[in-house]
Amino acid sequence: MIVKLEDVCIKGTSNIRQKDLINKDGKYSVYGASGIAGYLNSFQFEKPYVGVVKDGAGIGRAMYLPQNSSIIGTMQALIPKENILPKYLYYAVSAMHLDKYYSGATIPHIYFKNYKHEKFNLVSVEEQKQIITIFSAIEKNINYRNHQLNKLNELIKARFVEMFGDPILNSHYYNLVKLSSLGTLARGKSKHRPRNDPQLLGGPYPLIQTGEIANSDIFIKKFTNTYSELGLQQSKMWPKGTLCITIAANIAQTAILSFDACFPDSVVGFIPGNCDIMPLYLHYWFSFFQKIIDSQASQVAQKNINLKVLSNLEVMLPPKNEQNEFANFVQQVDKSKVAVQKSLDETQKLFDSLMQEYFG
DNA sequence: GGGGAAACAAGTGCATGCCA
DNA sequence: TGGCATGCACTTGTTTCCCC
Repeated sequence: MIVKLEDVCIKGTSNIRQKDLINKDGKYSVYGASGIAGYLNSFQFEKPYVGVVKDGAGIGRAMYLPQNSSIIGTMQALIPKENILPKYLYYAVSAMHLDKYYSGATIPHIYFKNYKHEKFNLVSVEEQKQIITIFSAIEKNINYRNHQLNKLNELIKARFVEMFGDPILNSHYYNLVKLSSLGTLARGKSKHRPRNDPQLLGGPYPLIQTGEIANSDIFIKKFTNTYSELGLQQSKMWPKGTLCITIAANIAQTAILSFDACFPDSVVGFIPGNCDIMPLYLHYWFSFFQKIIDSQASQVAQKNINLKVLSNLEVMLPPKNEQNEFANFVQQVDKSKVAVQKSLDETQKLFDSLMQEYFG
């Protein structure tokens, strides 16, 4: 039976503000766009319901919220009527992609009156239970895969400390060598003004920017922008294997090029010289120092560090065979991560296609 | 319900100074 | 004198929060 959203739920609102919340001494949870926002000693909703983010970040996202809880004013509550199970309502609303109903000049907002006419297929309670079981199982699998990825990342860092000791204290007393003497260290180039001149873009040469480095795991495997021949002429191509280090906005985030690419002057490239340093080792070494370097960055409108700061960093230098052993370990773990990520992507695809099948 | 201020993030613009 | 390195200011978009 096809029903409208307004046929199966009633709207619930809240005037609770962030400042009204108390710490964990409160008995009942209050939910915001990012999950639990705080606690109170009273609650608004005594049965499970659906929360919808109605403005700002994550607008339109649906959340299944437990009984005896509340929402803050930036959330909308959809309280299920007798003929629908709360979890089924949650999946139905999730499939509606409510963000398409946004309005507002500077900040997007959505309102119940604009999406209450959304239709979906309401089945018997028994069938609702079966569908909930299927989706719950897939969601559990997705959460497990994400958990696995986090654990694999922790494993690599733990192995680094196990092999090389505490990198902050240099507890294994390795030689300390200035980064600039370990290889070529130089800023990327973007000479042309304006830098975003359309003539520079759209060619065959990959262009990497700070966000792509910050969002990469170990290797930069994809890119969104490219340089044209003209773009390449005013920039510089760095070889595969270059360690990219951000020096503006994101500070000291690193990732390794898995293809030849250009980058602007907000990124510094490091290519190992003849001495015994591996980019993969250096990438993880930086991960321990990132917060320290970041805290030392100058900041007026935007954080910056210069080439001199990076050049003078003293890197602890374990023997090459130990670095190789660590690199092999990382590559083995990375194979597992690729497999888990592939499984995660496939599971997410299955979830999306089933949502489309049942609620589309 | 309707709207926006404030803070933050990330990329771009450009003045300044150094150096070959 | 032009190319380049540096770093602050600016622009644009995102996120959080709150006011009327």
